[in-house]
Amino acid sequence: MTKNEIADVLSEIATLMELKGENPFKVRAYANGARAIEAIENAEFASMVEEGRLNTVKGIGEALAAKVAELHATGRLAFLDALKASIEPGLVDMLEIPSLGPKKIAVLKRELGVTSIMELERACKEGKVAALAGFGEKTQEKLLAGIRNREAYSRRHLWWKAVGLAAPILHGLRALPGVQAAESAGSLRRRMETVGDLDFIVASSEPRPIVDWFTAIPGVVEVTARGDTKASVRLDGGLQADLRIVPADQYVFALHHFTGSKDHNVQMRQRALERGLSLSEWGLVPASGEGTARDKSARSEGVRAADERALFAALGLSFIPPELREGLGEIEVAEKGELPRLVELSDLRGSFHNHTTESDGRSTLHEMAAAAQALGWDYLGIADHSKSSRQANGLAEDRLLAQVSEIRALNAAGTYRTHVFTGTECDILPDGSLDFDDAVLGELDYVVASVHSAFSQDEAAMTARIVRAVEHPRTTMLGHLTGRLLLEREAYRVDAAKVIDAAIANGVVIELNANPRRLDMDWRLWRRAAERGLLCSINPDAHEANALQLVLAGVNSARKGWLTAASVLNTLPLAKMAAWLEARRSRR
DNA sequence: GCCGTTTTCGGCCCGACTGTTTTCAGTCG
Repeated sequence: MTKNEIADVLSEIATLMELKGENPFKVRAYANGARAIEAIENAEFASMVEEGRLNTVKGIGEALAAKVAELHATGRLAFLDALKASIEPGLVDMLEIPSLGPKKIAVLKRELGVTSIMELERACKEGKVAALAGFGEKTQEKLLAGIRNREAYSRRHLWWKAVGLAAPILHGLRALPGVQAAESAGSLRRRMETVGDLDFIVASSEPRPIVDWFTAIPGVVEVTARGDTKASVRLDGGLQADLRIVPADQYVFALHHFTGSKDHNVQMRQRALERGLSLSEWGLVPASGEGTARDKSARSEGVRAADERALFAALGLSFIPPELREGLGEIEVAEKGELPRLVELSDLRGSFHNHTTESDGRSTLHEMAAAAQALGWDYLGIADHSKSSRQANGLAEDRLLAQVSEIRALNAAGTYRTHVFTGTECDILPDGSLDFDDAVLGELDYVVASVHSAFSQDEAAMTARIVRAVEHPRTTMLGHLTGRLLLEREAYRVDAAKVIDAAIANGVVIELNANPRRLDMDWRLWRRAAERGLLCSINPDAHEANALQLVLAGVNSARKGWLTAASVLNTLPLAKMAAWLEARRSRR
């Protein structure tokens, strides 16, 4: 078992013990142990376990060292198995409901015998929960709302997760005999931040074996529909996947149709009608004709398109990338041939919002730098949490300045081709001031300012708070504007327009946090903001080395926001980037 | 369960917020 997997097991033990009402300090010892393990370098970890030196690490005593050794050697832990067996699995699920923690869950179980979310929902609806001591009407309503949200959220899935499921299916489809072309369509192809289901479009004249293969792929838990040319399955994890197989001459039209969006398609069909043509998933044919494009004879009179570029050209448009097909004016701009060259993953030369084991990351400074170098990046910015983020092991001044020295030494030694910039993810305190004083911030190459506390301030207070931080002369960029966690947690209330105005006025960059759960600031706000001069930084918010690759999700959102490389700060090569930061520093 | 310029027991990180209270408990980050 790997280091991080073992750390996850210790965290799981902490959660389970908490549910059992164990001594909270004992619980914390497991949580601390998990963090201590994460902070060890991978190579060092293995030798420590094998040589029995693990208990020399602060936070790991005899008991934890023995459990880690068992996990490392066997991949199993008898203690965990026994613990799991003693707890109803439904109780663990209940922890996902906001405002419900181990204590309340224990009361619900003891007083009402509730051991699952379903039972909790029933008890709430019967008004039994509000009657409990320590609970009340508001709590009961809040729990019901939490359960409802959970159901609504579970209908969609993060793009990142969905693409991970879709990629092997697409690969498999393309490898089948008789498959002339295959592509995923829908919101996955449009790179939406969340995806409702997977759509696969396949060109083939032999659909039967393709349907057979699709309905038997690993991970299918249910076949919900199965016909001659299409099939639907539900995958492990709840995601539905649809397959459509069409003749080759229809493929481009089907692909375009099922890629959507609905708004884009409506406008495209309208445009076709204005030209005496009818556009559908079957083809592009003269609108006056009797038959629809569904008939083979009618299709033969229609426009032939070898690819989507030809389809758009047939309607007098330049190619519209799937990311832009949201019906937000892309057709008008494509008509003029003025669509921008959207930023691409290969344009990125580095990134700025990254953590290490100094705060709550799982990889050391060296591991992060090595990973950035492996990606071919010119530079990597380290921005660990500041002292007020205690839950994230935030750095106080002394640790931050020590880290700055370490990074300077690393750069001077030339260990990595990737230059490391010194920064901080500095908490924006509830009053809008920053967590470090100006002198300390002045030691850094840059400052990412982010909100991590007092989320429930009203919109006016939150907006004023963030604007104040943006106006701070040492702020380089604003981290995750709204704090939202997709499918999990609502954004905090903030007037984005006012913050954007302030950022533009003060030459402050706003981050596009590329963590697939955040994608914050939202792509819908970027086009107009960038036109007005706002600069974007696509930041992975990486908490481990391989998470630097999350920038891909950020690039997706940037493209949906019509951003070009010129609007994305971290496309600058090293020399220009260093000069930009220096100019920014000397202005303040 | 861990730790010790307090050393084998007794403390362990904490502030804000919410809803439930009438002085506080639970949750969250």
